[in-house]
Amino acid sequence: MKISEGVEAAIHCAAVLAGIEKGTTLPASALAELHGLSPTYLVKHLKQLVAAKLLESVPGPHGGYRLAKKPSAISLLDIVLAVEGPKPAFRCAEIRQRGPGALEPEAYVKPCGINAAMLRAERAWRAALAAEKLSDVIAGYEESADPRAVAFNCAFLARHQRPQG
Amino acid sequence: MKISEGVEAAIHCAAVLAGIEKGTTLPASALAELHGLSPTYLVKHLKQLVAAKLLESVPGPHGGYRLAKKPSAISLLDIVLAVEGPKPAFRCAEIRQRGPGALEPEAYVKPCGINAAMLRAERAWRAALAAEKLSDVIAGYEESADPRAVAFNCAFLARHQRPQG
DNA sequence: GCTGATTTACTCGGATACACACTGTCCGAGTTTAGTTGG
DNA sequence: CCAACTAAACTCGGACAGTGTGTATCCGAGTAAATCAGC
Repeated sequence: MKISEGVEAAIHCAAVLAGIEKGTTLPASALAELHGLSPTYLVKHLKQLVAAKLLESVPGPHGGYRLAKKPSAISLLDIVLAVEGPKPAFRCAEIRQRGPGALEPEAYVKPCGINAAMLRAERAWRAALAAEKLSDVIAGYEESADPRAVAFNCAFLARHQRPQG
Repeated sequence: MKISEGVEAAIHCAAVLAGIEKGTTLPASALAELHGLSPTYLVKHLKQLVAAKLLESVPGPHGGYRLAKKPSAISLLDIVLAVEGPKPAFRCAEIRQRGPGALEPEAYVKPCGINAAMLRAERAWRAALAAEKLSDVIAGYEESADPRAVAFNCAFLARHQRPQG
């Protein structure tokens, strides 16, 4: 079981986009350069965030990406689900219906207890992720990160953000 | 993100092994047949459970597997970790250290806030899994499963379990 | 100087390799019981 | 009748393909601002 690296990249990008001025956008190339990621691959994840209505994209020159909501209205769960998809990590293969003692499918109306237990645990995970807001992540970053890194990021944003209706 | 099917197989096998009589074992071939799984592949997962000290194996003829602990002392987390490995699902790639604004590695003594948030959520997931005991799963099965399936499983166990010191 | 065509810079969507983990099979080795053989 | 030997059943451990998912790149298409040409 492994969460894809795209999730980490998406969260970082969302946090950065929270820092640009209102009414401006940041092109994907700037996000990729800032994080040292592949520009073409990062775009795939950004598009997933746009499809989930967490980001907005502006096409054309001086276009780019910006947040579609306030950072306090975006949770890490929103980002994880946008990138990983909505399906739960535990997918019951219904092996209880496979052996020589299998009954007709109509006999299995009650959900598999193992599946139910695993999904309960997964709901706890999602609830914890939903409680982690993007605004909290940013607040934690600003108070614990190296001042030089913060200054560099601010200067980088000021250099690359573009005004946009 | 996807949990391997081996986890589901391992939990089913552990639940079945909880049903054999004390002092007996069940060969892997019987477990595979009962669940309609590949015998050779199932052994891989059973060995992982043995390595985690959740099961015990007895070699030789009339050998097989049995639980190493009481069902109430085995949690679903134990089984998941035995099969999937102990590493967390979210593995921080430290992309904060990769861009043009990266500092020397010594500047990143404080953990990445994003990583910390993801690991907090994962701890919630593990805590929920640790609360789900194998004995609870079995109790839920016995009360909600079709009586015909229960009867078949009991007969199957009585037919295949082998006495063993 | 103003309007319209062209260029440019960016997003969008799909097609295409590549790497790695999960799935599944096979073989040889080790261990213990059951059955067989020889005295 | 008893002891040693052989055969059988099972686990153990590693080596080996097949498959699917995540990673990464590239190309063509669409969009809108900026630039340039022509009147």
